[in-house]
Amino acid sequence: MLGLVMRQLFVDAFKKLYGEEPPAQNVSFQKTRPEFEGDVTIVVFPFVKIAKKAPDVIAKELGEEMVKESEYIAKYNVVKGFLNLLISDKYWIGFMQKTHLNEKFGRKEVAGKPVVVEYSSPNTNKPLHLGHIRNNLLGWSVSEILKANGENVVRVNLVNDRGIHICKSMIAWQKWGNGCTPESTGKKGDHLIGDFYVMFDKHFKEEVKNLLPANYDQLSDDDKEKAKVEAENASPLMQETREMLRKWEAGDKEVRELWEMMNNWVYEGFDVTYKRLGVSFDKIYYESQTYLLGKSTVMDGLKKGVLYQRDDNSVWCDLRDEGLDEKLLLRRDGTSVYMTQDLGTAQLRYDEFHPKKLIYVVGNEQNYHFDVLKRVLVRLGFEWGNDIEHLSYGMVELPSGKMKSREGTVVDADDLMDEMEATAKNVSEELGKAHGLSDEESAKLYHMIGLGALKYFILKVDPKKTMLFDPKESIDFNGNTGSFIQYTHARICSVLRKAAEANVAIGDKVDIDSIQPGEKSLLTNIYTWPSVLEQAAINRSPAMIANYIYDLCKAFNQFYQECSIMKEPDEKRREFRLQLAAMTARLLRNAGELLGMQMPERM
RNA sequence: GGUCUGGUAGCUCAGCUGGAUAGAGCAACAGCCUUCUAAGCUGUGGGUCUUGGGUUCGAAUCCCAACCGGAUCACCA
Repeated sequence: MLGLVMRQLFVDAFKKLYGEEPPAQNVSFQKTRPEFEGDVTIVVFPFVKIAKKAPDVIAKELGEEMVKESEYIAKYNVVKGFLNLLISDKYWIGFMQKTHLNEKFGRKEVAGKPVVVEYSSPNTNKPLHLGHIRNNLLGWSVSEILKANGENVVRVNLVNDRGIHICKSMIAWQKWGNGCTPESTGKKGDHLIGDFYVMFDKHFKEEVKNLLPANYDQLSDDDKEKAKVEAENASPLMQETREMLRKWEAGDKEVRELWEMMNNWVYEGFDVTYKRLGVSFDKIYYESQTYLLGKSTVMDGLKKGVLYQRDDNSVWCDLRDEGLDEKLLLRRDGTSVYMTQDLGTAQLRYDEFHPKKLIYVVGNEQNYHFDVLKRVLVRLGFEWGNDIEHLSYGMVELPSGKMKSREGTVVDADDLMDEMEATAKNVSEELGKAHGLSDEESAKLYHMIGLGALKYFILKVDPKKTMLFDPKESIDFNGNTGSFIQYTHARICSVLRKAAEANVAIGDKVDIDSIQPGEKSLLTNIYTWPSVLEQAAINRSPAMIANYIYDLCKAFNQFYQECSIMKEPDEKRREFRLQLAAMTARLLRNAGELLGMQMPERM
């Protein structure tokens, strides 16, 4: 809003003074640094050639002209080539009047073709861990951000429910499970299955070790590798597992029943975790229902001559002319690989929604995969392959290094949430903030705080970057944390409660004619929200939202410290400050929602 | 080795399409609760923005190279 008005004003002034339009790309506005007076700064260096005058002279002339022409510019000053403009209080008050009650400030109406966002995409052989948490939070949050920007978002999940890894858990359960169930063990289904997966791996390793040749240690690296592969193939456990997969694919009744039962345990477990994390989906795809679809497309491509077949019958796509490699699409035995399945699911999804964009929230280790996927689709004649966007996020590392399931260093999602909530409880009790709440209320509050801290901690870093998850730091509730955000909200609510108790009415009308410094930095902060939201959507970056609310909260806390609200003697100013506080709280809820964070009224 | 990606304070991170003296939090130290929630506020110290070139009025930001990390290049998913 301000940007456009200012731009026009500047262009007009410039034309009038120098008889020429300034090059549009050089006209940029930025926030004035706090050490100078003003709100908006224009850099005039790029215009010295056109104006043929010294930078400070140009700045002065432009400033003079702009102040004269607009009632919204109160004054200006020039420092070197920087023209600082002070926006009049009248403008800010007008903005405040217009927006302070708007719950949806900055949001746009949803319209247009759908945008499909896939995220989570779990395997059904183990419970969710920290890596999945980043994925889920990102997928959820980016969806919310896009929705807030008017996109018609459809959230989908693709469950990898079939394959050799599932069979491993099944074999282990058959052998050593003694018919146990989540009920009989009191374990969450996904954890129970995960345990059997680990159990399989342990026994399998043991077998392989015993099958290695006696002289294994003396072999060369190449031979070692060979011997290992041989041993793995010879392992009875592995053979049984492969046999089970074959039976599964053949539709063997017994295997399918076992598979269904165990997968359902997992889904029940996942549901609990998803619910607690606060994420959900509009549609869930199962790979077992879609994995065959890719095959026919590949066969079509083969017929059309876009793909080719080798002597061993395997099918490939040659992408070498695009700087990539050859990619296998069907194994020599005719079974499908990951890529084949993804070709199928992409088509299914496209046919169902005809979206303008298909966004996949998947870790950056699969960058190459998606690069290939898009190109193969386009080659097969699906132009919309170009509408696929891989929202590629960085890995989560621990202070000890990478998470490795085999070394037991994975951080389990359920455990982590338990811990966050428990810490929220401890801290609240230590600070003596928990009194007066029922058990149910306090449990809800600890959930809000614990999960809020976790979400903020993860979402505040740029999705593209590898992030370090330090448990000690994640559980700290001071400084740049989710708790700080929530605390600020609770503080505002507390003031508003006090006002209500004192029967101080807060009207709709903003009735004030000047703004004080402490008030202004808060207000100008709020003012930038719509552009932040827009940028966050363009960049698919919840981090931009998180950084924004942090600044907003800092601005509020400074205001709170500097300006007494309820003790303000001037009634109109007191009301204005209450309006400002209420507006901040609204915005915190509005923005917090985009990160999946709830805002407590007291804490 | 090919491709992609990153390197900012002791640690974790901001820094938008180039703009003023590079910012926060944590950690350290020093202040502020008879006053709206101290999970807060204020201040101090801490930097060759990995290095070297280039582009220009101006570079943490753009380009090239080197060094160091990470990912990927499976008839795994």
